[in-house]
Amino acid sequence: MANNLKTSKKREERDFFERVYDIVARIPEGRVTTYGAIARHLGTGGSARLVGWALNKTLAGDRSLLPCHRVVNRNGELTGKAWFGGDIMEQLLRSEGVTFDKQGRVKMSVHLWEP
DNA sequence: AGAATGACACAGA
DNA sequence: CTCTGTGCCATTC
Repeated sequence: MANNLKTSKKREERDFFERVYDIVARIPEGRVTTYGAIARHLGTGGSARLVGWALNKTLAGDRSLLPCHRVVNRNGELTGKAWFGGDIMEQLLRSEGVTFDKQGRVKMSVHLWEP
């Protein structure tokens, strides 16, 4: 019997992460979004932390496919810069045309993008 | 099953 | 505008 009654319940990484993955992957070049904006579209609203946490998980899987460097906090600061190691995150954003203010923060008023 | 953690957000001072 | 404290929701041990 090749009938699988178990129907593989492997949807552990499906639900929350895939949604974050999908949105972040849709961020256009030269634009940035915030964790709160993503969380809001996920329906989790106040679970902005989960978004960052989700990236951490995806980071262990396919980080190259996920432009997480375009995801910043509400302050426009590159919180995940530490995860990239060095100023790679800033370099990437600048390379895409993202501008920073004197405080080293992304100009949210200019590059803020919402899903 | 409960406690602890986490790449934030928001409100108040 | 900046800083501090609290809450959110899901995952992990």
